[in-house]
This record gives sequence, C-alpha cells and structure tokens, in this order.
Amino acid sequence: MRDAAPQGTYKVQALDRAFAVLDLLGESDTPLGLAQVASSLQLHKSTAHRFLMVLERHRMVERTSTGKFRLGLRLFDFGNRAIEQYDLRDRAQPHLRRLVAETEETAHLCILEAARVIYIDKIEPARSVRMITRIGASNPVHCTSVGKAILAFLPEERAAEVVRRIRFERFTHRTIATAEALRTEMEKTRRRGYAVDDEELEEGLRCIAVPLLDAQRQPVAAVSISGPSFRVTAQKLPAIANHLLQCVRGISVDMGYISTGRGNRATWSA
Amino acid sequence: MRDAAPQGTYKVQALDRAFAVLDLLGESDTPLGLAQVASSLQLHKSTAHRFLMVLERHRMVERTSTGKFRLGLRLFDFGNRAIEQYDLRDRAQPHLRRLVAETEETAHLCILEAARVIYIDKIEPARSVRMITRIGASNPVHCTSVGKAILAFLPEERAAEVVRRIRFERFTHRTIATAEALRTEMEKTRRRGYAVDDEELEEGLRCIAVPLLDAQRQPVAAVSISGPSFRVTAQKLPAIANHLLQCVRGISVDMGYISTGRGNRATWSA
DNA sequence: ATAAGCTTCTCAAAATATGGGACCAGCGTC
DNA sequence: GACGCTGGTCCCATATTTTGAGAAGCTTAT
Repeated sequence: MRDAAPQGTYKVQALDRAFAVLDLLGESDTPLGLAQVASSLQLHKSTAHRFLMVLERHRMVERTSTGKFRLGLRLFDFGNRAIEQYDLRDRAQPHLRRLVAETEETAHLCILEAARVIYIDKIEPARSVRMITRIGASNPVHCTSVGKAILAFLPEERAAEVVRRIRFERFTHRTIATAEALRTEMEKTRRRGYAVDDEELEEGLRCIAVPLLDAQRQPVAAVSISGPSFRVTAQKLPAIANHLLQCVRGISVDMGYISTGRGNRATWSA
Repeated sequence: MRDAAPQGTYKVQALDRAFAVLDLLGESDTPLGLAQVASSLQLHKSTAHRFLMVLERHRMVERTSTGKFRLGLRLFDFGNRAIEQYDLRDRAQPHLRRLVAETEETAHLCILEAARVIYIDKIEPARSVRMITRIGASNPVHCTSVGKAILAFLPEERAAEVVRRIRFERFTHRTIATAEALRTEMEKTRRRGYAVDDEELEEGLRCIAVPLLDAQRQPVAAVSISGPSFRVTAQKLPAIANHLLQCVRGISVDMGYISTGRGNRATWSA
C-alpha cells in the first residue's frame, strides 16, 4: 500500500495493513492521531482504530498522553532479539571503539541484505557533529563504501545477483549510475583492498570501508570510517585503511573466523 | 493463543497469529522450520507458510541458508525507530560510559512501562563476565532497583496504579512479596535517595539505582549499577550512589531537564 | 454555547483468510 | 538404489473473519 505494491503471490491483507501502520508511525517523527493514520493509509476510521487497538495490545504501538500513537517498545525488544543472533555487533563493538579513537571519525558496522546495506552499529568520536545515519536504517549498495566493500569480495555469482537488484538511483553527481561503472569500481576496490565512497551518497561526505570475511572468506559485513571530505582527505585514505584492516582482523579473531595461533581446528563448512 | 488469551475486545486474528510467530522465533535461539512453527502454534502448515512468506516479504523474518526462519532485520529497524523518539538513550550513553568507567560495574538505563521496567541500554565494564540482561528485555518493577527507583518517585496515584498491576512473583527468598513490604521499601528509598535490589531478582546480584527526573520532576527513567554481591558490597553503596547521582544530573542537563545556568525558558507542560 | 473534529462502538454484509489435501523434493534407511 | 519419511509449496471451495457505514461520545476551539 505504502511503499510499492504488496506484490508476491502470498497475501494477508491484515498484515500488510498493520505494517503499513507501523511504517507510517515509524516514518513520522511526531505521534499521529487515529484520523491521520486512517487518512494517510486510506483506511476507514473504524478499521484503523481496530488495528491500532490490537497493535497497542501487543505493545507494537503506544499512546502518548494526548492519545496519539507512536511505535511501541515491543518493537525495540524484537529488534534486539533480531540482531542478537548476529552477535557480530556485540563482539565488534570494542574494536570499533578503538578504531574511532584512532581515527577520530565515525565508524559504521554494516551487513548486506538484498541490494542494500544495513547499519548494524555506529560509533561516533567524542566530539563531532552528529551524523545523520540511524542504526537499523539502510542504504543502497552502489553508493556506499560498505556496500562496495562487501560487493567487491562476494563470489562472482552472488555479486551479480546483487547488482541485478540494484536500482541505480542517483544521489549526487558522483553517484555510480551504471552496472558497468560499478564493475570497474569493484576491480579497483579489490586491487587496493578497500572501498571508497567519494561523495557518492552525499555531498561533502567521504567514506572508506573494508569487508569482514568469515571463516570461509565470505564477506559477512563491512566496517567503515566516514567523515567530512575536508577531514577525510585522499592522502589519509591509506592510513585509515590500515586502521580499518587491523580493526576487522581483531573482529575476525574475536568471532573465531581466524585463529590467532597456528594449530587450529579445521575450517567449518556451513 | 500463545501467552494468555488474546483478551481485549478488539481482535484481528491475523495479527495475533503473526505476532505469535515472531514471538516464537524471537524466543527460540535457533532458527525454526515451517513445520516446527506450525506445530508449536497449532497452525496448519499451509497457514503458517503463508504467514511466513508474508512476513518474509516485509523482512520481519528471514530465511537461513537451510530454509529455516528467524527474525528479520526490519524489526531491528523498527526497534531503533521506536526508541529514537525517546532520544534519551543517545544522550545518556556518554554519561553511562563515564559511570561505568568510575565504578567498573555494569550500568543499565531503564524506563517504566506498565508494571515492568524495560532495559533501554546497557554498558559493561571493559572486562567483566557478561551479564545476562538483553537490551529491550524487561523485568517486573518490584524486584529491580530501577523499578523501585522510578516507583518511589512517582506521584502517589501513578505509583498506586503501577503497584496495583504488579503480580508479586518471587525470584529469590529476598524478593519483595507484598504491596505492603514494597510500600515501606519505597519510603526507605525516598529517604536515602537511591534504590537497592539486594539479591531480590537473582541470587548473588546486587543493584543500585537512582531515578532520572524530567523537567516536571517526574521520573522518566532510572540508571543502575549492577554487580556480584561480593564486589558491590553494602559499604560501597553510598559511594556508588554518588556516582549515579552525578550521572543522572549530567543526563538531565543534556536532555534540557535542568538548565545549567539560570535565565532559562519556562518549563513546558506535556 | 455551539460546533467542529476526533475517537469509540455496533452490526450486517462480503471479502478475506482458512486449511484440507495434493504434489514435490530431499534425506536417511534398508 | 529404491523406498518411505518428514518437511515444504501450492491450489481452491468454504465459512470465518474482517470490513466499513454510520451513530454515538468526547474534547477542544470558537
């Protein structure tokens, strides 16, 4: 209803509607009244009301003192359970902190899903202008350093699959706009070992990322450093890349992807 | 279906079922197959399948390589949006970090919902045994320091309302078991300015908490320090309480609840 | 006071989800 | 290597569930 048609052969109207409601509330930065929800979603008052009541019972939404609705904390609970399974986040955090201390710029930890990268964690340096990214949010692969870092080290087929799904949306005049250009960029990335987003997503923002490889040498995530272009200059990139590489190495060890010593157990096959 | 009857007059079967599915997946620490989901929830394969497909389309669940289901990252996204509105978390984090550095024990940030406290954030000291709490999880008010800290400073009516909702479940032999006992504990808490949970939730775990008051002097959250009883000794409590008080003061300032200087804008009324 | 706007509730109509069951695929066993 | 299982996908007539019109209650602004 809201974003794109509920394509797919399986349909449960109630769910589509419920999620549309949650989406709407999540999108809005101010709580919404019943009437607003109903009209935004073209639902009848009565229907919207019932949904909201049920969602409230499940604590998926909650009411402010004025009776308006906003997202509920049950979602927060679910969300945390959802990433828990990837305990990557927890393990990576200390390493990211060190990275931020070293570089004095914002670090992100991301994973790939479909043709988008999802921000799993963000660490900001002590005093810096707050970056706008929100943990849990996502961006297209083709215009982010993290996306490119993962993509570049994915096996041919899977990479192709991802590229096929990209809608080459443009954000700045530097945004990579064709699969072709992306392909050569991947080459470059592989050669130098790190990916760069040079104001391709946002004017004035430069990012650099390296992939985190699991025991099978498959990229499962990426770590990046982002900052204003005037601070994250081209000259500094190699040095930052080094910090990044050390950081992911640390995470890999912690995750058990690479053993520190030698006499280690054989690699698993998932 | 799952936990308690879907009471309440408003009903949307599909939603109850969908959430039951999510719940199940969230509860399980290993991905589940269609058959498992269907039988656990007493749904027909066919129905469970349809739900899972729809949930997958919405990225509320995702499939592992083996075809099993687990919670999806969309939930992570929603969850983060949900707490964003309380930007308390972000603002409090630096202060909590300092607190942890000072005390070398685990700090929690919690808010009250109904008769439970929800863990909004957790910071652990550099090297410590991992605490079992999960961010997003919740505990009853009557057996947590944070719960008591908030409760004690709530206006009479609201506190009574909360107490009325408590089911005095026992966890250890020290758990407060009656409204009466809780009431006197509240007195004590108010007098000394901080709340203590002395192995009331878990054997060997001692916690201490102070409330975070908003501009109207209403408790909106609580900050606690938790640790093994042998480290967090009775003698140390006052000292820790001091750190806690400084911490919440810092947060209050950051949130604009208390102005540092004098000539400030009038207080709002929500 | 009065009206406008928003929310809550009821109920008959009908569209929606349901689940029985067929079909298919993979796996472990014999 | 074949067989039988268990587990997953798909289709469709049925009836259960959701739907939404509208009436009634509230709240807030005029």
